[in-house]
Amino acid sequence: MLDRDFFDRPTLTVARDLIGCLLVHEVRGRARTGMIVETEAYDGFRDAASHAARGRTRRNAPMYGPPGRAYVYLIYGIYHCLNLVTREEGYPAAVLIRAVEPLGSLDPCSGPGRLTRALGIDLRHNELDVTRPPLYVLPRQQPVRRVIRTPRIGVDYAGEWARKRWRFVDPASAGLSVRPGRSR
DNA sequence: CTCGGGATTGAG
DNA sequence: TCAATCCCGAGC
Repeated sequence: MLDRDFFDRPTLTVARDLIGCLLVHEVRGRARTGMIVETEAYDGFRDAASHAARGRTRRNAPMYGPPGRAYVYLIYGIYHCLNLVTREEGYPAAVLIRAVEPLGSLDPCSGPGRLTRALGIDLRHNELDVTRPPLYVLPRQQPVRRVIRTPRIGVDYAGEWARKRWRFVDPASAGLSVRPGRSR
């Protein structure tokens, strides 16, 4: 499975390299698995789209923590978003997992809120080490098909930062949250 | 303490 | 187009 060194690299590199990898959550001895097909990078102190843009708070503290841990937060009171923390401790950065293609018996899911629901991920997983069970990532089993970059979704408020192409998708996947070509 | 908004989703 | 639903950050 992917180790700490994988996540201790530039955030855009990690976000790209995660496409095609398998996200696994073991629940009661059963693996819930999805192939990652869409990610977004949130990187550094100045990224206005990042929760870290206004400094460290209790919520975003995991982004400042060591690489290879989960940053999970509740959005709109309903959904959970899963991020995988990158870069060294003290530097706020993470990759949002936006969509996976379900493998095995995993319920259909597309989008950051639906994949966490299908995988059974919630606030209890915040700050969890994702380099070992029950929550971890497996390297690609097959060569990556293709990866394209687009602006990030839902961050129009972030000015110039919203226009950066920090979203990575496998355009061949049927499971994307937003089809390529749309950026708003 | 109150208050308002959000890295979303699904219904109409 | 809009509401669900609640944590969290800002401000008093």
